[in-house]
Parts: sequence; structure tokens; C-alpha cells
Amino acid sequence: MTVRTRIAPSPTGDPHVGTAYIALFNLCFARQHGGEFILRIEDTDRVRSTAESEQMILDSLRWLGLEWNEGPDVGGPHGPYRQSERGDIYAEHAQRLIEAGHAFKCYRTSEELDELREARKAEGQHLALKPADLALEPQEQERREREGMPYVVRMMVPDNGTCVVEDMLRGTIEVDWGQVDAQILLKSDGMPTYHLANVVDDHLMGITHVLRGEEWINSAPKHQLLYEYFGWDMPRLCHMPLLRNPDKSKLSKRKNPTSINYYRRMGFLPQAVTNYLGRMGWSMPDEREKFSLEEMMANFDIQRVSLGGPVFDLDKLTWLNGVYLREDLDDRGFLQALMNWAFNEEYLKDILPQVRTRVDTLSDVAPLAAHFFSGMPAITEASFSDVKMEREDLVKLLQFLVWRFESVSSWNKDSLLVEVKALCEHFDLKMKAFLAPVFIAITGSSSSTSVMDGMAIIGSDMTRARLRHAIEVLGGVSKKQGKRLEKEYRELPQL
RNA sequence: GUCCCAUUCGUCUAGUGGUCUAGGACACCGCCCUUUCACGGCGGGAACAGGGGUUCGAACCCCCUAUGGGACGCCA
Repeated sequence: MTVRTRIAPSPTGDPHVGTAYIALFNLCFARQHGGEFILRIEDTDRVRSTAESEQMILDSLRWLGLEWNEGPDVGGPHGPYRQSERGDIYAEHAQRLIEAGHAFKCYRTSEELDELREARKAEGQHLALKPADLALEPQEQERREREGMPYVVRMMVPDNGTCVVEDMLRGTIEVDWGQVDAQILLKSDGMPTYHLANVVDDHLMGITHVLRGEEWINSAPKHQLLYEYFGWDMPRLCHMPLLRNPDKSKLSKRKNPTSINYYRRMGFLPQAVTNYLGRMGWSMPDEREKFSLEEMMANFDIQRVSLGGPVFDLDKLTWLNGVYLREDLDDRGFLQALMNWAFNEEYLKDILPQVRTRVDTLSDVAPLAAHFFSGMPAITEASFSDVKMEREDLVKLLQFLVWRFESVSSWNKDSLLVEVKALCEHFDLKMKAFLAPVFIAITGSSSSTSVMDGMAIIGSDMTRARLRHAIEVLGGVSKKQGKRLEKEYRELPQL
């Protein structure tokens, strides 16, 4: 048995807890059956993945104690789709489908596609674009081909009938082919989409089981059809429930800290995080709350996965972490954990330059640098009383900053400065005035180390979490207010 | 809008037709322990979404409704 999961790198390289969650279940499932667990990072867009962001993801999975196999090199662009010496296996396979009449070149422009979709929507119909909808008049097709216009390769899909897909947990899922569109297989730049790449290299790598997130259910018919077109055996599919925010929506960084790095920085023990993830939608046969990865693998049974999307509950994770700290560590172990966490040369070397020039005695260091070693600062609305700004404007400023920070692709001082400057301009504030409330939100006091450096060091999730915390302390944003702010934010000129 | 998936305490869950006046955990509340605060111990409130079937019997099987989520990209 060979089980695999694919992970999409995030632009910041921050590995999502959802990624770790899926990886954990893949690993347990594979090990339980004595199989291999293959992890593949993929990014056919090549906008997210850099050697650095890839490394960050692998590092944090390793930190959690998850292990994986490389899997065979099937000759395709591996990982972030590097070009292979052995040629482009995806283009070759797409060509095979075209020759067999299972795929076709589509010269439709994106404007035309928008129109088609608009028309669909106006009719109140389903939105799927079928091969027949996309077909051009033969002369037009020929013209565009002759003029070398860009094209994509799409798969043929039946117009109607029922597609039956088997899921290991959900049983039979039936989808009307009319709902399934003529999926793009090869983009106009020649790169494969997930759908093609996933099928082709899973087959070549001998994958027998695929455990992935529930959001892929709707694509399963396309994948199944591709296997049929190629005449290959299809791996068994299993769609795991999605981790949720407290409001039940799909776990997102907009509403929660979702990065493994946040939990690491926050001082959670890797075994506690892994254990907690293992309790999401799953339970040990004896229902115990605390178990190691080994125990989970030994007792694993995919059928014990419950399908309701579990809400990620920080309180319970925190409690569980406390249990580990108290029960599993003696004084020595605790010290070791502390050193592994933050009291090590690697972390301290980033902080010391911030601190050295600002102290007169060594005993000044701990209070001054406290925010590098803590979670949410102990602040109240009164903490902001020296800032000459209305409460509402304060909230707006912090909220806008959070939103801008959400899209920062590479978390370092320079890119943060770009965001801050942009907002200074928008609010017509000097940098100093703008940063005053940010300072309090991040460091918890009105005098400390450089806040820009501080944010760079504590990382994106911790920074956003503290800014959000400050917003809450200031009374939060009501739904109505949030909508208004969002509208204003969207109208900001993008830089 | 269309389709798909789901639905047991506020949250994570046990439960796969009788052992369910529904069990455990987090959170909350109370009491005990304690020179404070924690930890720990004991206890409490708190759920089968609703309606129809099937069955001697339904949290469990079927149907409908409701609610929630997901998908509908030259993202993954």
C-alpha cells in the first residue's frame, strides 16, 4: 500500500494546521497497514513555492514528529513542478487523451468564458461548462489555431448521466455529470492543473490510497473519469472532514492563527499539537484524550473518523499541552523544552541586537524583551489612553493592518515596512503616530524594542493574533462595522 | 443560484437496532485540598436539529424539511 497526500505551500511558507492534520491521518493510515506515506508538495502556479517556503513546511511537519517517504521519482516535474530531463509527462499524457478523443484544445478567451458563466448564472442554471458550450464554429476554431492563439487542453465530460464515486468513509457518492465541467488539464502555459498532475503521477508512483480534504469531493468524478480514460486502476479515495473556525467556516487565517509556526512560537509542545490534531474527528477505541503518535498509529482505524467538521478549539489544545507539560516532563525535561522553544542561541541572537543598546543592567533585559517570550500581552483599553486617537479610528487602523499583513508573501522587516508606509499614507499619519498603537498591541507597553523588528521576529501569525487581540480589547468590531470597514478597505488603492 | 457533504451537551467526541432515565473530555459553576494562585480530587448544569416512516423496539435504518459547510478558477 502506498498512501499519499499533496500539500500546497503557502506564499509565506507558513504551514497550515490543516495540512498537518491531513498528513497525520495519511501517516497513521499508511503505517497501520504497513504501507508507505508519500508527501508531495505541489504548486503548478509556481507563485507560492520557493525552496525556502518548501523547507519551512517540511521543517514544521518534522517538528510535529511526522515522517514521510520521498516516493519514486516518476520523471515528471517533481515537487514544485521542475522541468524534468525526461520530458513533460503531463503534456504527453494530455496528448494521448486528445488523440483518443477524450480531451480537446480550447481556444476560448477568458472574456468569452466569463460571458458564458454570466449567461448560466442569469438562467439560474448550474455553472458547469460542458464541451458543447465551449465549442467554436469550425472556421473560427481553425482561425484561432492558425493564428497561434493561446489554448488550453480540456477533458471531455459526459453531458448527462450519473457518476458514482466510492469514498472510504462516506460510501457511494452520486454526482450528475451535467454538474461537472470540461476541466482544464493543461494550462495555456503548458503546465498541468492539479487534476491532471494528480492523476498522472499518482498512477506512476503506484499510489493506492488517497486521503485528502473534503473540499476535493466535487473533483473526484473528474479524477475518476481520467483514470478511466487512461485505463488505469484508481486509488481508493477518502475525504477527511475540514477543520473549522469557531463560526464553523473552513479554518482560515483570517479568523484564527492557522500556522504551525504560531503554535510553536506560542510554546506548544509538538506532541501535544499532534495529539490534539489526532482528536479532531477521531478517537481512540478507549476514548482516552492523551496519546502519543505511536499509540495513535497502533490503534488507528480510519472508520473511527467522524464526519462532522470539527471546530479547532484552542482551549482544549491549551489544556492538553498543560497535561503534557505537567505529566511528561520532569525539571530536566522542562528545562530542555524551554531551551528548545526559545532560550536557545538561534532565537536569542535575533533578539539581543534589539535589546543590547537599550539596557543599563542585565536585569533590564527580561522586562524589556518579555514580548518575545509571551503570547498575548496583558493590555486593556486603558493601555491605549496615551494614543491621541478615537477608539473607532484605532480599531480601524489595527484592522487594516491585519488585513494588509494577511497578504504579505514574504515575512520580513522590509515588506512589513511597505505595508505600514502604505497605510500611513492612507491615514495621513506620520510613521511614529501610526506605530504608537501598533507598538502597544505588539509589545504590550509604550516603550520597548523596535516594533517593526519585533513583528518580523515573532512571525506573521503571532503578529496578527496580537493585533486582533488588541482590537478585541478595544471593544472589537461589530458585524455592521466590519462590513463598512471591509468596503472602505477594498477601495484602497493597492500597492 | 446549482450540485455535493454533513448534523449527539457551547466545543471535541462515545455510541453502528434493545445494555441510553445517552457515557467521557474541554470550557463553565460549586465544594474539598492548600499560607496565596495554580495543580489535583469530588460534584453540578448542559445534547440525539424537526417531522414522517420501517420495526415488538430507533441516537443508530429510510424519506422529507431545516440548519451548517464545501465546491462551482488557466488555485491547490
